[in-house]
Amino acid sequence: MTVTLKHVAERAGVSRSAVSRCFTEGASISSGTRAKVERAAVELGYFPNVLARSLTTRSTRLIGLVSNNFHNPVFLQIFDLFTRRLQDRGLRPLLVNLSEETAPARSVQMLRQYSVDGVIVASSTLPGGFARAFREAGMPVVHAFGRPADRPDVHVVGIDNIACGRIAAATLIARGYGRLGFLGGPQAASTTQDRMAGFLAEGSRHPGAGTVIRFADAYSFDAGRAAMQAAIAEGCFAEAWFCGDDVLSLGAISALRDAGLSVPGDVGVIGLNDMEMAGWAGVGLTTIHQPFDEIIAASIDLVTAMPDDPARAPVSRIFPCRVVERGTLRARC
Amino acid sequence: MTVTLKHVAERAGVSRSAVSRCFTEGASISSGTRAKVERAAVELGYFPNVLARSLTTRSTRLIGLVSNNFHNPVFLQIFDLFTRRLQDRGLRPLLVNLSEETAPARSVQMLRQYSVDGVIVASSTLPGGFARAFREAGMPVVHAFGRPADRPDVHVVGIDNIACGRIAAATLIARGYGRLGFLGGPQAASTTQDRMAGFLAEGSRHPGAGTVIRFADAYSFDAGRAAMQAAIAEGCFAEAWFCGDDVLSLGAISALRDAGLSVPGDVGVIGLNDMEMAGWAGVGLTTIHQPFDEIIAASIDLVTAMPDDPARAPVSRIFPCRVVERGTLRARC
DNA sequence: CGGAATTCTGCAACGCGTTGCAAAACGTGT
DNA sequence: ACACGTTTTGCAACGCGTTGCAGAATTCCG
Repeated sequence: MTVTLKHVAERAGVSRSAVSRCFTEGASISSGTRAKVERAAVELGYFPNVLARSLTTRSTRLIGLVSNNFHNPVFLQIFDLFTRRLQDRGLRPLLVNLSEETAPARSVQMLRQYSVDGVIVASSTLPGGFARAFREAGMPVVHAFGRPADRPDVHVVGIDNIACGRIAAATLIARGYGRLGFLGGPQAASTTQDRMAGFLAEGSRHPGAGTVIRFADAYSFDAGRAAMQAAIAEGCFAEAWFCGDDVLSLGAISALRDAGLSVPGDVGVIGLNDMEMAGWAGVGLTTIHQPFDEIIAASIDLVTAMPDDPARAPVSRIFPCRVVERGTLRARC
Repeated sequence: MTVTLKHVAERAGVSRSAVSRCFTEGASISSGTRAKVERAAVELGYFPNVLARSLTTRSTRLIGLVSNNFHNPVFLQIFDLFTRRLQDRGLRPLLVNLSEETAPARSVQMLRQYSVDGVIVASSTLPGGFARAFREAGMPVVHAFGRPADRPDVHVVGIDNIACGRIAAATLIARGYGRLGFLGGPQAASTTQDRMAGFLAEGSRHPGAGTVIRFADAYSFDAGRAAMQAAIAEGCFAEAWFCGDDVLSLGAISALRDAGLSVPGDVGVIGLNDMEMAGWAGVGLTTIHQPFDEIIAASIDLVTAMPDDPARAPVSRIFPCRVVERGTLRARC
């Protein structure tokens, strides 16, 4: 049935060790036996079983990719990049969907059972405790899109959300908007808190700029729309809104337009992420670009480097964001 | 470091076999030793290593989830459902991104190395040869969203694309549209061919209905938009279009509106898939709903059942689709 | 060519669990 | 207490590969 080391060894007339060495990088083997083994291997269609190998090498090349964001289109881009970059390095993503999970225990246990080489938690809404739980179970872990800190519990890769809030406010103020609005995602998420803090801090530096604050229940179109509808119904008004995410922005814009307001004519909107859809013709969302490619590459770098230096203190790697102008803010005045 | 069977056995004062049996369903073990073992196990935080176990049981509970659609938002929904349904059954998705791959060899080899219990190819644009390659390598495989056939090479789960084409044409004709347009995805894809065939067949049953045909390079917004722009530029006109996918429809609509045409005022559009975004306020795409949940459940059923009956001939499981009315066709006349 | 240095090779043990089998323990009926 | 049937248990071998070690085969050098 399955062809193993032994079959190849017999066919090639060498010992099992010889065959094994033929397939391990940098092992000592003569070109003669190597040729014999390789011929037998291709004739039999043999390839070593990674899982059996992992028993002794203690490396499965499996990486747990853990997320709970399966409704925000930007995560399709993120999964695309993660899977490709991991594949490029010969690593395999074991996808874990935490959508309905409130405690880390089960996923920790499961990833331990599969002895993954590392875990990447890719989410801005999972509480920090999830990533920490993996670390406590002894797995290399990095939290991508997590909350940076001076002394983080685990490696964090992402953006400076406070700075993003500031950039958003500064951009709106530079456009001459007076009354500013912040429409955050779930209030408990650290990203929401930080973006708001930066936004308010920058706003308060400009005496003319008042600020209103709203939250959506989730990073989703419907939540953004509902939140903005509620704001309108309650007479809560701003000349321009910073929404904590692109898909939230689209929901908000839909509510604004339904209320007879023009974007950007009557109200400005700036998002965050710069997902693919933001650039679609007819969408044209002005937003803050998050450098996904770098964040993802850095996450993989960190998680793969961890076994080499287990004592290393967790670090935060922060990448700068930039505004990308499209059509939902009025022109600079 | 890692706690193994042996540690638990020593602590509980029993043999390794006893511990093993304690963790395998339906093995013969007395309640007394079970209690001892369980206590020792929780004290040590022990859980059996699935990978080591798989060596003898020949089951990893790993399922290869293979796709090349990381740019069509509907696939985020699909991945969400797949990962959840697999998890519900204690299976683990090993995600394989085939975006840049033109030959199946590498992925076949890789999934063999990880001895996955089965493979689900989730794509409507991968040629059938990919799924076949997995079968030839001896892996249980099902092609989700593939092309059904009377005697398929591998299990196929999906929809009847010819019927969908017919439904689309019938719907448009019932609305009184005369000149019909078909905007397909990549011309080589079987889905494109079949949807077109059904569409044309139904159209030809109604003498009044002429048909024009166009193809987009990919199932993407930009491709749909570009194809429709080209159609307009060349004076290729239809009163209503059936687009082979929702995201293609959105691109097409964007081109139509840019050209000063109102949808549905001047031109009707019907899509296919019924992705989440189709229902967004302001999008309101009339489309043909594909029952993803059932397709995915059936795919998993089939792939997990295969080892029990390896001789079973491949089957096609086809689920019916239905039109969901929103706002991109004029009212029934 | 002899001997030392180097490169290869096979043996055997190991990584972590599972499982067939025979012996041990237990239970029952008389 | 004995014979008999039914659990339960441990031993040892196995699944598939890797690796330390010691000896065999080469190579190198004077």
